[in-house]
Amino acid sequence: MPELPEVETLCRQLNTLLPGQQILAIEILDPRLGTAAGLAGRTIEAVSRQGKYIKIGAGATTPGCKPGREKRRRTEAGGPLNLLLHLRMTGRLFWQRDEAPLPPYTRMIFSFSGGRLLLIDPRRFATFSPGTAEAAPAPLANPLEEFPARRLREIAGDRRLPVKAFLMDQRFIAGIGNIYACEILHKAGIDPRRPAGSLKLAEWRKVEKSAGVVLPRAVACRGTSISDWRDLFGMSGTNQDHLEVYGREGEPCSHCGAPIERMKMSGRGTWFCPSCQE
DNA sequence: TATAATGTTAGACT
DNA sequence: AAGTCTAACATTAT
Repeated sequence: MPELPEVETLCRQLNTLLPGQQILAIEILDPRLGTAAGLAGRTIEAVSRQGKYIKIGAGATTPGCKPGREKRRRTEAGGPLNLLLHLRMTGRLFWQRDEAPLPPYTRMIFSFSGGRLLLIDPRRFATFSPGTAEAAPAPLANPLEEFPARRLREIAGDRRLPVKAFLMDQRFIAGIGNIYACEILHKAGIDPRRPAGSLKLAEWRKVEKSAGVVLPRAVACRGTSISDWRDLFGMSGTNQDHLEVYGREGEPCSHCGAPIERMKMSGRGTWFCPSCQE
């Protein structure tokens, strides 16, 4: 469900609520998510996004730790932690101000003094790992800020991997998923089956430019709500109004009028215009 | 009832 | 070696 724009939306919203708040309790309702030992009592510092991961920085457990001892504490149990959360396909975060009934599929509850944060996840693919680790770094770590054509060409090298699979490969580029890969390539006029290494610099520039429109607009729209995506406050995003190919098989291409086609590529639905994506 | 779903990974195969 | 495909994870919606 969530790709970069959806995760970015959640992080921005979490940052308006959580920093400075102490975790009063954590309840894990789905044992696949692991254990919450040693998390209660910590204070949230900042929330950030790494690709599709949400990183919640949680301070050391012991209040009143003397300044000179900070360095040691960092390496001890009880030192600062990153709570790394990945929502995978159907994970959602939902902020509840009061103790209203839990929505179906609630898998984890973080309680704060002003409300509680719920992880809702029907398919139970979401992962939660508190620790000192960071998400695996990618050469293009944040396409929202930095997505230059030259770097894309360098990283693509002479790979024969289809350009769509390349854009979605988290080892190269962090955050792009199926919807936005389809949309970026359509706007750039590039066939998703093209080997990544076959794109010329001018074509990578089109990809850069398209991503520069598609991704920030999706963030501004608070994501794409085609089925169940909702933001932290339960609101739908509006980016579905801007989709030009994803899920639009048979509808006319916004650019040339030819009917949009759907095919399967590396196991994923792939929508494109057979006439103007070359 | 069969299929597909906004993600990732492992393993088998080419 | 690099890329493709399938299955797996668990569940819902059409």
